[in-house]
Parts: sequence; structure tokens; C-alpha cells
Amino acid sequence: DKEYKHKEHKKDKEREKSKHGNSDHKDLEKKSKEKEKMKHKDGNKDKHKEKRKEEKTRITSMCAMSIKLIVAMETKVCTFTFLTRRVFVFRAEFKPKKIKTENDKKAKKRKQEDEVSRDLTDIKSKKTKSKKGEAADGKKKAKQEPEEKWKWWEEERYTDGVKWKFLEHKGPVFAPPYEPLPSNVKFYYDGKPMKLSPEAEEVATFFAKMLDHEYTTKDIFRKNFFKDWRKEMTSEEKSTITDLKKCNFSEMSEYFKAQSEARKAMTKEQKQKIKEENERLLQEYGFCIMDNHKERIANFRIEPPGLFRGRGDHPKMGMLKRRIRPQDIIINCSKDSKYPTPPPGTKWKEVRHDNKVTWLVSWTENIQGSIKYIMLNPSSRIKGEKDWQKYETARRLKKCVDRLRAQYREDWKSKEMRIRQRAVALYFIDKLALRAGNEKEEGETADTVGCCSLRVEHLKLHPESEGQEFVVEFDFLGKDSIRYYNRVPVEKRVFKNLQLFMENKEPDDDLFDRLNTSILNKHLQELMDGLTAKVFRTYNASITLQQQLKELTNADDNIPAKILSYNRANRAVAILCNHQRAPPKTFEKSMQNLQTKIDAKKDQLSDAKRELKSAKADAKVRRDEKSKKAVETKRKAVQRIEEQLMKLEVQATDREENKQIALGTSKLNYLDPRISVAWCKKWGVPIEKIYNKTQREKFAWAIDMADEDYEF
DNA sequence: CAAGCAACTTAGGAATCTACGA
DNA sequence: TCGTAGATTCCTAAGTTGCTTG
Repeated sequence: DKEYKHKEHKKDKEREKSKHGNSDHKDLEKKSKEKEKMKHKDGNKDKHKEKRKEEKTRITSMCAMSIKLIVAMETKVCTFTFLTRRVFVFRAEFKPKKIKTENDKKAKKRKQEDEVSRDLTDIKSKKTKSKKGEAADGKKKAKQEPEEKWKWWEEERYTDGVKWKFLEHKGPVFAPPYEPLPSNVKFYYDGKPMKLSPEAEEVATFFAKMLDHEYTTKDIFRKNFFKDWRKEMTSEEKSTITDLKKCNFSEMSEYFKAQSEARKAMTKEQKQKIKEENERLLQEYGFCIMDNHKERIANFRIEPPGLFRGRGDHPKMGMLKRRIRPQDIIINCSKDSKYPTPPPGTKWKEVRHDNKVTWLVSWTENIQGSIKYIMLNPSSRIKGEKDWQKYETARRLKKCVDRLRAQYREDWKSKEMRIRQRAVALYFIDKLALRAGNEKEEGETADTVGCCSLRVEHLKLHPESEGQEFVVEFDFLGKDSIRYYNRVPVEKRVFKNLQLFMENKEPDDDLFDRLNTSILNKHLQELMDGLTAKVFRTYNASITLQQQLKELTNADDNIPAKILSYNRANRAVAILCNHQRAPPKTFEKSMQNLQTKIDAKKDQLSDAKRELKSAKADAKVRRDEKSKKAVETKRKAVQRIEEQLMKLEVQATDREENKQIALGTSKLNYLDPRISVAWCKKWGVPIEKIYNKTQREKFAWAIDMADEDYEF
């Protein structure tokens, strides 16, 4: 009984189920049988429960805010969807496969380009406005940027899973080799200086560099580090160094601190030199040629070795992330391209030519054994098309979401447990924008969950709470060990179902024991082509932005006020998606500074008011022009100061509201950029106010194609 | 089916840059 | 002009999804 884990639990039920068939009676009947069986369970699971509870507590007033928002949202989204649906029916719809037929001219041009030399350097020198080239060309247009930006969104897409026809690149940039410490920087063991072998020394420096991070005080971190460090030691070192507590890295640590100080104190010229070197590297390795276009690579540098830092309570924190060598690298490029050359004296693990994938370089990482990739920048065609497609799928969901909602509400009443669970889970995913929640291997990663992997301990049911009925309180760690805390009133039927699902279960049993992401996604696929759990997040995020923008934007506001509205709408989405950040380290301080400013302003205001008063009194007595004028001046001063004060206070509220909310993630990954572009065009807000340079590059397609009456 | 692999998107924090106010 | 806060970029971990294999 003690060994009884929820996995077994699941299987037991399944076995039982197949014996009895699927009828509801049996299904639910069986539950009471199990009741008996499970009575004897003991509660030895409290240990890790404790652990789970003691995480960061980032949540504050946000919860209340988010509840309000979500409730408001729900009603509004529904009406909104309803109202706009008809409009959509009569509109020419987007065709997901073919965007626009390439016009003949373009097609011809493309063919011609195909003939052109495909050598990377050739194309590069053609594209970069090299000064020499320009001078030689003489007549060329003076300072034109590289040339017109390629509008890939006006061209036809590959439809058959092919990602490219031609791919050429220079391979990755490896981490710089290890530079041994100068001999005056010593490591001490048990108080005595000790010279380490280069291998052991390198790993020691990783630890030394992190010394003032609290990571290094954690038991698991230290244990994992020490174990992996010992693997790098010579046998003598291994026999001497047996206790991490006796290791003194402080001289090493000081040395690195001094180095980084020195780096900061470098002269402008030195800094410039480094910058130029980086630029050179970028120019050489940061681009590839994919189908006749030069595209930016996202991460062309191989991850340097170091100590693994997981997020949250990660069982592998502190392990050594080993150095990646050329023989670990798989290169992917066209057969007919100039292959990247491995560093002298080395070989690639493999060179392959798979045009059904988008990566250029891959290697296997040693902590989780997963594969890492070098891929293209978000501004590239290959990423952009995918992004666009993502929003189109979300828009298709918009068209059928009413039907789906009706369906899952119906399913809450199903005779079959698995269907009820599926329907309630889907309700959470839709209403609360939860992630799908794959199951994870225990002990390999931090204990985090999503919708399908919720456990009984993650929610509390309150039949009545603070004047509301059927309140569900969620409290769990989601992706990146970010806490999700929320109290939501749900429909009675959902509530009753939850009670049923939780009946006779231990806190660490799965809430949805007959459901996983694969079952859920398979079901969604049947409801709509291309539908998966994450589409709901995209859909709800984008529709919320659109709706909030409509609601919050004031036609007569000036631009800054409109931008504030935009940020508020963006914030609503960030709250919905639970995009949090640690309050900036300097937050308290900067808030205090602001408060001091406000206080000073207040003092100034009362001074000004006092002066105004006395000026008035003075004017009353004197009754001359001069003193009247003085009163006016003072009055104006008061007014001005009041305005300034107000501005500061608004700023303070804004900053406070944003304390733990990260807007960037939703802006970059969830909000259909065309909504923002349309909003900017409609209200005359320059797009630069909403998207910075990088974002404008990523969303170039949207900026180019959306007009002011774009509807998500 | 389940487990594991592969490919790709989403994510927050650290490092670095830049612009603004004392 | 300088220091710093806030913005931007970099970094890479941690998810989702679909596919393969046993």
C-alpha cells in the first residue's frame, strides 16, 4: 500500500474499466469499491509536499486583479466573439496553405536567382554594401541600405514539409578554450595551497565564479557539483580533495571579480576593439544563405561549459555542463553548398542534408541528454511563416470556439469519467489559459505541472468563499517554477466534477487520472484541424488584447495616454498568461526614489500653496497691479506643480502594477502582431512606440500587411 | 498504448547597452 | 558630464507537439 503511486493508481482503474466496460454506472460504482481499498493508505508523502510549498512567493494583489479581469474577460470575450462571428462569415477567409500566388515576374526573378552563384561569400559581398564595391560601381545609389527588404510573406510557401531547397552556413562558433589561472591565484584545500590540474581547475573556476550566488549554498547544488568535479580530477587530486567544505575558492573568486572590474574600466578604444571583433564574428558566422536569401542566425555560438543552473528546485543543479567539441556537432546543410569547415585537426560528428528540418547545427547536451540546435533568427522567413501560421490557427479557433465551448459544457455531464475529465481540463485551459501539462520524469526536472498534470494538492475547493459560490483555489508551480495562484469561481457542474475527481485520492494523486496531453490533443485535433492545447493560450491572449484595446483606447487621448492604454491591455494579457518576473533588484530603491520625489513635490506644492495664500492676502491689502500679478504667477506655479505631482503618481502606480508582471513574453509569443499594427495605424501611434527594432524585424510581415481595420 | 526521441516554441534572468536626469 | 535606471539583447532552460519504436 505504501508503494501505491498515482501511476499504478491510474493503471488499476484502467484495468478495472476495461473489465466493466465504459458505462457510467460501473465507472462510478467502481469508485466506491476503491474507496474501501484505499482507506488504509498512510500519509508518508508530506515530505516533498513541504518542499513544494516553500518556494518563492511572488504573488500579491495580482491575484485579485487577475480574477476580476478574467471574469470580465469571459463575459466580454463571449459577446465579442458572438458579435463578430457573423462579420467573419461574410468575409473572404484566409487560405492557410497558399498565401498569394507568386506573380509571374517574381517567379521569373526567383528562377534567375537560382542560376546565380550560391557561394556564401559571393552573395554576402553582393548584399553588404561594401564601400569598395560601391566605389567601384560608381554610379550606384549612394547610401541605400543593403537593398529592399525581402517580403517573404508575398511568396508561395512550401507545402510538403520541405523547409528549404538550399542551405549554406559557416557552422558554429565554439566557446573560447580554457585559460589557466596565473600562478599567483591559488586554490586552497584545508588551508593549504594546492595546484590543480587544468581540467580540475577549470571546473573549480566555474564554482568560484558563482560563489556569491545563493546557488552554491544549496545542498543539491554542492553535491552535484562535487560529484562531477571529482570526475575531472587526477587520481591524486581525487584522493586529497574529499570534502567540499574544505575547499577555498576565494582567491579565484576575487581574481574573477577583479577581472570584470578591469573589463569595465577599459578605455573606449579597447572596448571599441572588442566590439569590432564581435561584429566581425557576427558577419562571418551570424548569417546563412537559405534559398537565395541571407538570413540571420539566432544562436551561432555554442553554449560554453559551466555548471548547470536549473530553475526552481532542480535535482540536477550544479552538475557539470561539458564543453562541446567539433566531434559532438552535427551539421545540416545542402549537399550542393560549401560545407562549414571544422576547426583545424578536428572533425564534425556528421554532416547531413535534411531539408525537412530548420536547424543548421545540433548537438546532444549532457545534463538531460536532450538535443540542442542552432536555428534562425525570428526575423527569418522560416520562423516568420510559422509564427504567422500560428496566429491563423488561433483565428480559426475563434470561429469555432463557441461550438467547442458548448461541447465541453455538454461533456461535463457525460457518463464517462474520461470525458468529464477531458471537458473540465479543457475548460481550465480555455478559461484560465493554463498550459497543457505533460507528465515529467520524476527526479529529472523540477516538480512543476500544467493542466493535465495537476495533482489533488494543487487545488482547494471552497463551496463558498468571500460571498462567491464554487470557488476553486489554484496553487501550483508552472513552467520555470513560476507560481500560479488564483481563486476562481467556476460553474456548479465543474465544481461537482472536481469533487468527484478528488474523491478518495491522496494529495499527490493526479487530478485528471484518465487524461494526459496526448489524449487531450488527439481530441482537439478531431474538433478542429490543427487545434492543440496551446492554441487556446494564443487565441485567448490575442482576443483579450484586441478587446481590451477597444475598451481602453480613448479617441481624444494624446499619444502617451494611448500608449498607456496599450500597455494596460498588454498587461491584462500578461496577467492572464501568468507571465511573471522577479521584481527588479533595484525595484524597492527606485520606488523609494520615486516616492522621495513625490514627497518633495508635495512639500513643494504646500509651499507653493502657502505662498499663493500669502500673495492673495497681500493683494487684498495692497490692491495694486503688481501684487495681483504675483497672485497669478503663484497660482500658475501651484497648478504646474500639481500636474507634475500627478504625473509622478501615475508613474508610480504604473511601475507598481508592473512590479512582477513581464509584458515581453506575451508581446513576443502570444499577441497577433497585426492587432497592434492595426491599432497603431488606426490611432496614429508610431509603431516604434510599441515595438523596438528587434520586434519590428520579427513582425515585419505584420507591419507590412495589416491595415487599420484588421480584425483578429 | 507507453516510452523515448526529435524538433520547435516559449520563458525568465543575466549581461550589456543607452538615454536621461542630477 | 557622469552615473545609473531602464531598455535591449543574449542566453539557455523548460515547455509543447508529433513521431517512432517496441
